[in-house]
Amino acid sequence: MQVELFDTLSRQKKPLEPKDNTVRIYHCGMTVQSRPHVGHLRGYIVMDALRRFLRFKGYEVRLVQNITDIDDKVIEKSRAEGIDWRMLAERNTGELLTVTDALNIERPTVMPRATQHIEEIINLVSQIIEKGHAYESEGDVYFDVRSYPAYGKLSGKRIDELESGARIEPSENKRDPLDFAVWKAAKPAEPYWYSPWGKGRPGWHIECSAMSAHYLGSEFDLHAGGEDLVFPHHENEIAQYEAATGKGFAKAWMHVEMLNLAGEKMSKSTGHLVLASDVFDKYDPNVLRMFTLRVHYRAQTEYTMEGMDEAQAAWERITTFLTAAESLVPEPALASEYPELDEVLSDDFNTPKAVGMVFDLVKQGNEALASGNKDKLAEATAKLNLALEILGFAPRRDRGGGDIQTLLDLLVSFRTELRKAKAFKWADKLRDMIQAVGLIMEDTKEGTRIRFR
RNA sequence: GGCGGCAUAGCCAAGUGGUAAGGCGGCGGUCUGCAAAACCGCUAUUCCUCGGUUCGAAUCCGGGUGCCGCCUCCA
Repeated sequence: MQVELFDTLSRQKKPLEPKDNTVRIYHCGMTVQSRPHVGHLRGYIVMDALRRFLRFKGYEVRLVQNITDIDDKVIEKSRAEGIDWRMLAERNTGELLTVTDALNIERPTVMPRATQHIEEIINLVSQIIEKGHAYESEGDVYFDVRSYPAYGKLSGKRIDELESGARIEPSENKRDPLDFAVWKAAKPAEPYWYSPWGKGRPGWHIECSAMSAHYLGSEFDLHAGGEDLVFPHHENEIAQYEAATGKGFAKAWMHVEMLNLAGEKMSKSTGHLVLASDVFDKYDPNVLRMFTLRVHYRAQTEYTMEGMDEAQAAWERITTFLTAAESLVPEPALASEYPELDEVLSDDFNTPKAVGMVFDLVKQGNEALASGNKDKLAEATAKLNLALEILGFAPRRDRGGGDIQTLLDLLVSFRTELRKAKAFKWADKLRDMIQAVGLIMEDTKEGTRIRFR
């Protein structure tokens, strides 16, 4: 099954056709000026699932995910806190990795930092100047937007229409208000690197052009990021790379829609957001993955407590089934193929449909469980395990190890004794106490069992 | 002002020409000491609205209304 994704540039679904067996992907990561929020996580979860799916399809995936660790805001915020800008960047990077690790998001193949690629950035800036598409001015270097006719091809904007927009930042050093900085002269006490244009730092946008080219070359397969990056960030990335080299940049563009809060996009600048770390105080990481993947990546959606609670209930339906299935089929099998799932994910990565199929499997599994059909149960479980693996869910398989298991068994037999003795008051008291620490005790035909929430 | 997207049950959400997936919630039933879980049944004759195309439209076209995003740092 040929994988197709909606490409922002051509505005249609486009087959993914890597030149060899490796799919080269650049995913715009964070500018580590502040702590990660759940909006960031949406993109990371989608990309993680896509990567797993592509690997299932037999591809190698080279995923480059940048950390932009120097820019105006990084400097500004570190000053506000009175700490070194590198400390701020490191702290936020660390937190990002902590939350993505917790979410079972695989680390990218490379996670390049802007500050470690200054040489590549300077070379790219030099090339743009040589080609006559950028100019130096008082130590700044600006991209000359009007010199590059294709400018606007990704976002569908036209220069003259942008010009009439009222919110363009003017600068004395720019020839045209639309021009953007590819290199910025350092003001006193700002961090800097030596360059042909004096002490300075990269402009925002250039690091992504330079690092993607460095790790993936020209015409790599997919460039991904949040919808809000289409303009100007990705538009500028294309302009810089193509103007400098004359070669094509990314072959296809994938944009993940915004996660809104109270009807509005989450935003760092206004503080209108939910921190990633706050989610894990209340929810299992799989719940956020469920919440994310049950909506198509190109649809805006709303982050709400109700939505998360629903996702939690949905996730529990899966884990409850898995726990119950284990009692009959202890060895969790893994299907090797699942064409129907392949089909829906190949069609613009329709994870909501895939999630629907997961629940169909749970249904089939539960039916098999109710009727005692072991073969049917084994088949449903094997497919379910494959689907969960592809989507990146990580149900807890361990029961807490030997000592804990012994203790749990003890509690189960204690309740069994109490019920046998018709001491229901005490049996129920025990169940309530267990539940208070997050374990569910259930009486089934096969006896009492304990499951984790 | 310019560009783009979306409107499907109480809620979330698939479906892009052939007669409405799935989840949550709710109601009834089975099972149970009671629960929980699970299973069975029910829960949108209809897809914002008005026109049009078609044998046939939630799906295509046009007009309205409403919401969101981008045009400024943002995933």
